[in-house]
Amino acid sequence: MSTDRNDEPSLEGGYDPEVVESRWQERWVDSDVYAYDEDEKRDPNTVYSIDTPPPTVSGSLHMGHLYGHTLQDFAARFQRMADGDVLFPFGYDDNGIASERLTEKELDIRHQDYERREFQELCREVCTEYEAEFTEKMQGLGCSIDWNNTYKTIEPRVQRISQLSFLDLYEKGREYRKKAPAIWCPECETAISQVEMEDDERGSHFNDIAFELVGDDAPREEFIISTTRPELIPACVSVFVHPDDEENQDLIGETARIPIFGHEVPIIEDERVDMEKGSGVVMCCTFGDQNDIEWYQAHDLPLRVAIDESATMTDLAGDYEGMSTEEAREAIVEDLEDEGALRDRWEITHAVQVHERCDTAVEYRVSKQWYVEILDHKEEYLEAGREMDWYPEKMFTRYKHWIEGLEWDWLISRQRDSGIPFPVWYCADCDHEVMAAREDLPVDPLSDEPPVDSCPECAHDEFVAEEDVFDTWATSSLTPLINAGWDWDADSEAFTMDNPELYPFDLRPQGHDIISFWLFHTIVKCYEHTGEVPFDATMINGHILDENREKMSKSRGNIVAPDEVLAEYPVDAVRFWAASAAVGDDFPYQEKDLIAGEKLLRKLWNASKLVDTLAPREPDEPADLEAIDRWLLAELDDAVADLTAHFEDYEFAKARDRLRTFFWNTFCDDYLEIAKTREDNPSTQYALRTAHRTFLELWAPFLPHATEEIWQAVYAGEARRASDTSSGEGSEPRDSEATLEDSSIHVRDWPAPQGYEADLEAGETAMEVISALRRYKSENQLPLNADLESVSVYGPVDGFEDAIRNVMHVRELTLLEDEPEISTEVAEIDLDYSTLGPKFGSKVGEIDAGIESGEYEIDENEGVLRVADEELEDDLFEVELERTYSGDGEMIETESAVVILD
RNA sequence: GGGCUCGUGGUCUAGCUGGUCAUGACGCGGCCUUUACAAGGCCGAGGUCGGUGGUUCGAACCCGCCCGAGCCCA
Repeated sequence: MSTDRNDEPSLEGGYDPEVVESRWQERWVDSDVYAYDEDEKRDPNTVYSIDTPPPTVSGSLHMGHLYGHTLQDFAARFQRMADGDVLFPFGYDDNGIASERLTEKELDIRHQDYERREFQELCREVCTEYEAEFTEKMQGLGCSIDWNNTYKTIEPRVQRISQLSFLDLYEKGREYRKKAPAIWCPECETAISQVEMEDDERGSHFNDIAFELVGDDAPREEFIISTTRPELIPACVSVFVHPDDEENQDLIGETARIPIFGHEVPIIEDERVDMEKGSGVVMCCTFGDQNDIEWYQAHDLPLRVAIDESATMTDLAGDYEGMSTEEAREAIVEDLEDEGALRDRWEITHAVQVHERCDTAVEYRVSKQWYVEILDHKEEYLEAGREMDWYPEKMFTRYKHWIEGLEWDWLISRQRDSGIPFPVWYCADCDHEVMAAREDLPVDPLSDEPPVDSCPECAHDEFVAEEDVFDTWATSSLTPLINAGWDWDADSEAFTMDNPELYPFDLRPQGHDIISFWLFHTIVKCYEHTGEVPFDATMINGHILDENREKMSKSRGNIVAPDEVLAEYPVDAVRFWAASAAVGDDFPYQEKDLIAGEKLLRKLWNASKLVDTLAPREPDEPADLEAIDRWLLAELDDAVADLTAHFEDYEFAKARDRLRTFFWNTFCDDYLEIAKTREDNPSTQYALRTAHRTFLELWAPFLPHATEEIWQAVYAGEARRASDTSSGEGSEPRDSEATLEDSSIHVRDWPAPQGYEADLEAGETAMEVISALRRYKSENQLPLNADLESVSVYGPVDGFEDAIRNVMHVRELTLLEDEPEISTEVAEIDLDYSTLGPKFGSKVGEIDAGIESGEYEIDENEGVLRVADEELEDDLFEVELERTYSGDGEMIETESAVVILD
């Protein structure tokens, strides 16, 4: 049956990634190969734990997810092999505005039209669908995630942790509720934080509006203000002039009358006025922008609210009440024109701050919100950042600059439906804050009762439930605590962790765009709760750009979907590509770059087949290894040591290149060709198998599917096939799943150098000689297996004579004791500038010139070079000789040998 | 507008605690069927290391300015 081949790993035929990859992805998940076994007592020093930021449920998997998770997986797979226990969890961030907007879009509804519970239910349904699809795609990436260890930020356990966090910070005095101007999205009808805003270039108009001065002794009748937002004039509370603005000095201290509305406001001086913009005179409205907020606070101005929470004009706007801001803008401009107050109007484009989730221009509104105090602990958070290892190190600067530039505390309350509620009630009489009891969490104040019957402050017995929910980041900043099972133990009255060995986490991976808020907020929360920095190290990945090095975005239409890539190329090839960039650097996606990975998979497959024909699978170790075989294993030792260091430092690109070069050039091109001529040799058989097993292990973090297939087909499969004697039918379910947890290559020990010693110089020289002979054949258009009559070699190749002779088909190989008969003349003199420079300084130029013009003398007896009135010791220069072979045959020179062909 | 980062053959990159033929891959041209792989092997062409000024005996590497790109923040 054809299913036989598809079901069982084998080296038959060519490498078929489609069959192989889906086979192992399924089996890894089914047999819990990557499960973190939390029952046993774990040693915190060897457990490797990753806290990965849960993807926001707002759409499908993109290249950033693919790249980020692949990098994390390199680390996870290496650590699992090198150190044993790894927790690589996964979560979904589905409690915020992002998933609400997704639900509204998906179902074509508005949250305002539903009861809160009802809308929440719809959110859960939509998110669940998206999550299932996302999970499937994630598993298609071959990441070694423990799918038993997943969470959603909206689930009750996380709600409890989130509310516990709120109570803990409140008790520590690090949270407060305050009425103050906040950034507001009129579309989502909620306060949002700074990080949720982005700039957008929009078309608009500048309007020059005339304001009259009040009073008989006013210095002039009117002045002009330029504004893009005439609908805000009913909210105007003052006018500002720069103290250095000579033209408008006369206005300071006067009173202005607002056109149409007629209310009067003071004219004040302030340095924050931008004199270059418009007329240099500016109105302050509550609120048009952040500057208005500063003025409002600094000058203790009154509050005039002309725009409500849905961007509709209030009664303060008089005739314009009930209009949207856009309608009011046009209407007011028209009326200003009728009144003769509109002096000019012209089109402009300018940057408008919009809510990143819905692209609606934000407003600023005064409202009562909850804040986490962070400004007073800036130094501590900086210190926490310094304590972590940053990969790459340079990314710490971003974190540092972000903290140094902080100006606002963290606003954590949102006026939304779907989210985790604040566990708070307020006394209906005195507004005293009543917190939920820890043991009752999670609670929803809208349906649950407060833990007291009457207000502890004023004894009033009615309470108002807090309707707000937490900012998404207030929860997603708790992922280390969620992953470690943080909770409050009522008996011991202390916080506990189910898996304390995980905390602090070894690694926190993320893109460089979220250092300033997600990583920062996570450090803030965890540090305040536990007093510890939550991560030992953080790895910052770059962004995938399009083939023109430009950011992928929907509006540019240059998005590449992982689905399309994976339909064409093996996952392992995609992973190999993902390993090509230095961690932290942005790099472009170019389809052709995946070909290198495909080629490597094919090479690994074919080399494995060859090894399988050359040597028995379990050869005995011979008492003595021959030089060529010992040389390979000694080189392998070096490679293992280098690779281990690279992986430990998250230098995946270096590891990838080192391994590829050694595997392809040294093992396949050099050693395998030699091994073909030595297949019955026990020493070679042993070296071949040792190297092959090690290569599979070393490649495993990068190419998990291909290495698993080969490993299972060649090494792990032996026992299984032996026990499976009952029938030859492939359709029968085998017990391979049951043992995969033990037999998988991914749970093997990472290779360690075995201490082989060999004459590396001789091996290197022998390879040079072989490659020189290959080149000779190639240049003379000879087949590579053509016989060479007689070859003489001068150079250190002891022990490798047979290798050279056999692989290059040399009939007679002679090792020369002495350098062959050659006539020499000086071709060039190489100077050792690194010692010459410091010693002779500016004299180096003269020395160079002397050599160039031939005005020098080499004293062979003294071993010195005399040039430019200086005497250079023999360690400072090297004489390159032009050799001419005067004997019979052709001479080829390599780095450290001379080869003569007769 | 400010900060951080990046700019190396046609493309993607290594090198960047300064030291003299700048690494490899992909692509391109030529040659060759070694006991796996021709989607392989060998050889070759192709670079004023973004530009410019400076420090130095010497700069891809250090410093200044400029240009382009990305991210973050105004």
